[in-house]
Amino acid sequence: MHILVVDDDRTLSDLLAFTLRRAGYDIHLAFDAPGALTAFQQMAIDLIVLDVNMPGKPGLKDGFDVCQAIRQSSDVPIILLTVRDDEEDVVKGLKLGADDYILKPFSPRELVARVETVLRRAASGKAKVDAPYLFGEISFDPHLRTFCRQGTDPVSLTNLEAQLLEVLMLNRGQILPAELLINQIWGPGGGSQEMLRQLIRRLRVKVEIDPESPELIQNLPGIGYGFGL
Amino acid sequence: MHILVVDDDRTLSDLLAFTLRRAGYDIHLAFDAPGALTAFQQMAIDLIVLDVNMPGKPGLKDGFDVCQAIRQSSDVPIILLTVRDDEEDVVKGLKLGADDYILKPFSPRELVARVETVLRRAASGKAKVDAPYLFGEISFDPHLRTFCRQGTDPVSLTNLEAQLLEVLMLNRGQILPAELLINQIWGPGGGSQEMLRQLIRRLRVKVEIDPESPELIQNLPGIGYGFGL
DNA sequence: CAGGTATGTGATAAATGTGTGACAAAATGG
DNA sequence: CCATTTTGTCACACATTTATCACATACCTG
Repeated sequence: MHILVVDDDRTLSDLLAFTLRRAGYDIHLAFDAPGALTAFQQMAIDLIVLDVNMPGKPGLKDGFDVCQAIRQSSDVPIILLTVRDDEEDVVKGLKLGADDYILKPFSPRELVARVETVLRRAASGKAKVDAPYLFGEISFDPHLRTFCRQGTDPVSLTNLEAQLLEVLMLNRGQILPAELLINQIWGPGGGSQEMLRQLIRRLRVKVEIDPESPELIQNLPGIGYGFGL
Repeated sequence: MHILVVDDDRTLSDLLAFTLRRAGYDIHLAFDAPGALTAFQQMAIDLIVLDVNMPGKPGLKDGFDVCQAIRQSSDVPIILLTVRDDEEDVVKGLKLGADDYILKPFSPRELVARVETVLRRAASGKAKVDAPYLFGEISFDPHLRTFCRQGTDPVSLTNLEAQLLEVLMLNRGQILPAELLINQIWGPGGGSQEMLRQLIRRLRVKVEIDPESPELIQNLPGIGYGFGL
C-alpha cells in the first residue's frame, strides 16, 4: 500500500513518513507541488497526504492546485494537512476533491486512523461525499467528537458514539447492515446486536430532537440503520 | 538535522557546537555576518543560532542584518543570542523575524530546550503566534518559567510544568492529544499517561484559580487537554 | 389469536478515564 | 555533601463510558 506524502517541511515529512511506515505503509516523499505531480505520475500511489501550503510554480502553486490537477485524471484518496485556523482551507480543499483532512498538530494515532478510514472508504467503492460532516442544520466534528445543531448547544459524544455517527454520516442516505456497523465499530469478532442497539439508543438521545421519533437515524427492520434517509 | 551557529567569539562557538552536537545535531559554524549568509546559502540548514553582535560589513553589519537578509527568502527558524541587558535587541530581532532568543550566559540545557522547542514549532507548521504567552489577564515567560495573573503574585514553574504550559499556550484554543503532549515533553518513547496526569495536576494547582474547577486547562475525555478553550 | 422475532428502553454491573494524595527516587543548588 | 526541589511511581477515589440483563412494544407469520 503506497502513500505519497507531500510537504515542504522536511521535519514534518520525516515524522509523517516514520509514523506511516511503522503502520505498515510504503512511503514516498515529495516536497513541492511539481514534485508531487511527478511522483504521483511515476508511481502506483494508493493515497496522498497533502500539505496545503507549499512552494510551487505558476499554475501549480500550492496543495490546492495539486489536488485539482490530480482530480482531473484520478480519484486516488487525498488527505489534506492544514492548521486549525484555516477552516476555509479545509472547505476549499474538500470542494476540490480531497477526501478528508488532518489538523496539525496531530497524534500518530490520529494520522493512522484517518488514513485507514479513507482507505477503507476508497476500498468500499463509495462515491465521495461533499462536506461529509454537514447535513442541513447539522454539523459534526469527528476530531473533537462534537455534534452541533443550529440553535442548540454543541453536544459532546463519546468515542463509540462518534465512531457510529461518522460511519452513518459518511454513508448518508443509505441503510447500513447491522453486521457491517458492528464490524466497523468493534472490529472483527467484536460487538453484538445488543451492543449496537444500546449505542444507537445513546446516540439518538444525543442527536435527535425527539429520540422516540427519530428523524436522523432510522431503522430498516431486519437489515440495519441509516442516516438522513 | 543541521544547525548553523553564527558567533564571532570562538570559545562560545565551540561551546555551542559541542553542546548541540552532543544533543545529536550536525553543526556548521560561521564567525561573521557575510560568512553566515554564505554558509546558509551553501547548505541545507534547519535552524540558525545567531549572535546579535558580530563583525560585518556595510549592508551586512550585524546579526540583525543577517536575520533580515535571510527572512527575505526563507522561513528557517532563527534563535538570537544576546546578553541580558539588551532587551531592545530582543524586541528588534523578533520584529525582524527571529523565532526566539537565548540570554547569555545560558546553561547547555536551556540551549537545547530552546532549540528543540523552536524546531518543534516549525515542524508543527503553525504560523508564529503574536504575543503567544499572553492570554487575557495572564502572562507566561518561558525563559524565566514565570506565570503571572493580574492581581496575584508571580508563580514559578518547574521545567516540565513550563514546557507543558508553553505547548498548551502556543496551541491555545485547541485540544492537544495526550499522546502528542507526552511525546513533546518527554520525547519519543518517554513519558506516560500517568506522568502526564500528574504534571497536569501540578500545573493546574499553580495556574488555576480553583484547580478542582479548572478554567484554563481543560480535558476532552479520551482525547487530551487544551488551553483557553 | 398466539408465538416468535426485531427493536426500543431502562437499570445496573463492569470497565475505563481522570483527578488526587502520598511517598520514593532522582535532580539540583548552596 | 546535604538539604531542598522536582519528577516518577503507586494507590485510591470519583466520574464517565461501555457492556449486560431484563422487560416492553411493534410487527409478522402460522
